[in-house]
Amino acid sequence: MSKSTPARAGRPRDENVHRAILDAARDLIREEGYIALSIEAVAARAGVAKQSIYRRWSSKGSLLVDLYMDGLEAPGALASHNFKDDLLAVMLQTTKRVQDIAFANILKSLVIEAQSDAEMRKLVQLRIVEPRREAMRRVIENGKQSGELPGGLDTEMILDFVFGAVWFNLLLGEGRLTNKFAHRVVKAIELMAAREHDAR
Amino acid sequence: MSKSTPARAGRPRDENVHRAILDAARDLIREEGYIALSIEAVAARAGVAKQSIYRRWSSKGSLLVDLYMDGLEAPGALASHNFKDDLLAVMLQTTKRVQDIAFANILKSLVIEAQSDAEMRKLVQLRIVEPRREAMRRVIENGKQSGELPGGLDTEMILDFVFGAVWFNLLLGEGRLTNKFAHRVVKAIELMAAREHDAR
Amino acid sequence: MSKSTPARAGRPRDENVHRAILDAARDLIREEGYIALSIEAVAARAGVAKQSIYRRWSSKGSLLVDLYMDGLEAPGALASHNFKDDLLAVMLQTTKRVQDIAFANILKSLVIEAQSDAEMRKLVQLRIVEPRREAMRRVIENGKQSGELPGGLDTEMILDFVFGAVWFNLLLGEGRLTNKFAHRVVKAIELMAAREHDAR
Amino acid sequence: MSKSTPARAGRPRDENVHRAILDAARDLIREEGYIALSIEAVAARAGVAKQSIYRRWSSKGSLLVDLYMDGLEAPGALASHNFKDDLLAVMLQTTKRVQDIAFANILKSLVIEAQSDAEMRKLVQLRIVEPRREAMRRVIENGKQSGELPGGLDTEMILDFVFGAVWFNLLLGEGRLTNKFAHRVVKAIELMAAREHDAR
DNA sequence: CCGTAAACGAGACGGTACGTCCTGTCTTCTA
DNA sequence: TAGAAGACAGGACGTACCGTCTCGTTTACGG
Repeated sequence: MSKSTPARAGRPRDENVHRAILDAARDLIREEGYIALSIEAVAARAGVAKQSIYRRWSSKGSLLVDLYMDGLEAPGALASHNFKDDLLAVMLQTTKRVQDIAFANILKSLVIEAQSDAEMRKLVQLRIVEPRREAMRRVIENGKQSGELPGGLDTEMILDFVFGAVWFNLLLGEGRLTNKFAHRVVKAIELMAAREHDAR
Repeated sequence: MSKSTPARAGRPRDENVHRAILDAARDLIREEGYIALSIEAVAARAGVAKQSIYRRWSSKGSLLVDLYMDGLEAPGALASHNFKDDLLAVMLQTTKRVQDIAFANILKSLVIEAQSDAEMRKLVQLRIVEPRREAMRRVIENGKQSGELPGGLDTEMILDFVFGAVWFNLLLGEGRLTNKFAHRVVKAIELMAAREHDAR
Repeated sequence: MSKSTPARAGRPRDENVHRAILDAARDLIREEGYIALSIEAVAARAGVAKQSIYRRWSSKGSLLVDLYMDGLEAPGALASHNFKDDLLAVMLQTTKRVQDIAFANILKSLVIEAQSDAEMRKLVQLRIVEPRREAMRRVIENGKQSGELPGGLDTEMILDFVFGAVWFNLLLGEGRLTNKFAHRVVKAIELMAAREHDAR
Repeated sequence: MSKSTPARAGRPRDENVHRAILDAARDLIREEGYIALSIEAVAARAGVAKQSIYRRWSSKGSLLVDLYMDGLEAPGALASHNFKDDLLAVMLQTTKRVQDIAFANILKSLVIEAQSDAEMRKLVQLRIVEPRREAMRRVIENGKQSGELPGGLDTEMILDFVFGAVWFNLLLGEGRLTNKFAHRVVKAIELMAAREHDAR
């Protein structure tokens, strides 16, 4: 991998500052949630100038996106045994992440930010929502191909159902996003749509 | 429900003030969305003192709840022909209401308010979410009873799916909550879960 | 004297807040001079919201004008014995006031503010400079009338000389604005311009 | 004065940078006055790094001093005909310089800087104020010697009067520092203090 | 002709203050 | 007591400069 940054003029951004901001923001949002996440508070907690935050992120929302990404391992390839197991795997990836209250709060906050900023909504879609949907989409398409799911299924609608249930419980539920929830989702989908499948 | 307050002493609340506040709030949230809906702005627009708002509503959220209720006709009894038609009817009630951008914005705002106020979340659940779910719940139970839906179905999960899809599209979608969306939902549920049914 | 304020609507300005601001400002400017006199610092010291300052004064300069006026007794009528004594009296009024370092610093600050604000310059002229000049102007005109001063004298120029010397020493001198300075001024004017005068 | 720096190691200061800074500063202060004269703005306008300014001048004030000196021709020897003409000559030197709004603004700015920096006040005295006073002082002493002025005159006080009038009008007047002003000063002094003098 | 050392443009950095907006509470006068 | 009006303490906003710092690059001079 070659030098990607073409050596911009001037003093380079300090990586420690970057880290300090993300850490402070995560701590704050974990402890107090969205309301506590003022730029002022983040700066104070990180021991950093407000300007150093604005220099990196144009809005609270884009900071939140990076905060969500930070430390997020790659989605992980599917074991691809069968539809049901794959579906469960993707669901558990999601619920597991949200188990950490910091990430749950980040997601809630992203939705808030998206409400008054169309740009933000697109960004959330692109960086947060769509990657998860894409993983799930592959699972469903595989299921259709193998005959485990009926071919005529409206894939995008199923995605809306499943992720809708997740977001809905996150935003308006009572913290029910446990692993058990993932299992319930899988069972419900299975009962509704899955067909017996002869693997050979 | 009769007048519960036994004619307290002093000047009675002015009904016109009540109306002016709701109207101003609706106008503001229709035109500019959540950000513009400051108590200050509502008061100014309504030509009313801030105190007159705080006197009636303890928070922006509870004002929003009343604002959502305001002018909302009763759910309307089900025609109850069959599962599919009933489902569509309930869905269309929902999508139709959201067609008015003011109501869409109110719902979005309620979600925002709910994020930093547990009390609020309960109120939204009780007054906004649950009534819709209850209507839909009856539809599903009917379907189970008539054999149109498999008896083992996790009803609450189905509700999560359907309303999750609605909220998800409202909050993070691109204004796709058209009547066509309602039809897609119905068709997807039908394809997945509905069984052929001999109505007699 | 009748009610001068026509009972404006709303909560009246709190006189204590007014006082607290002026006191805080005077303390700050006495202790640290112009640089320390930020609106933020005044508000903090007065235990007052910044807005409460901005509500009363549109700029730091206009606050300073009021601060100079605050507690300033009326100029005091001239004893009017003769030119020399009257001149000395007016000079001593000026130097005495400036003896308090707070007032000296206020005057310096007013000059600073006036440099980047034409409106401010006019205000300083009108409220601070001109009243003093007017008192001195009368002294000089009296002197001309009584024959103690030559009639052809350019009064305004003399005023420029005398007050110029005061301001010059205030701004660029080394704190030499003692009573002795007042005496030197009087003696110099006397030696230059005053004529022997037969008081009867 | 010979080259005092013994050819230090490293890259020598760039004379063009020096010029660019002074030019940019003069342009800015001419066009917008003191407020616009931020180090940041000067650097940007000169196309120069902020550090290159701080390397040469320890404060905005010392830059302003150099800026005032820059392009200032030597005071010019007195023709020394008589007191009145000499006085007028010195006065006109002063008013002429101030005619250029850039220089007027520089002087105003120097006074501002001097208010919060005792070091600066001394520097202004030494480099700007005193040289002018010295020229004028010689004029007055000549006048005393030749008998055109009464010998008992407080020379320093006269200097305070004359230069005080100049500074006062510069800082708080309305741009009245015309040549006419110089003539008025001379006439006033003449009328007050000058005695008929037989030049032989 | 090569290494050392300062100058230079660029821009990051911790700070401080700015003037504005809104919050929820309060205090006045009028109805 | 309600209501219009608006003051109040407080907190955050996003911006502008301060004076210092750290980069990569350039330009002299002395070994």
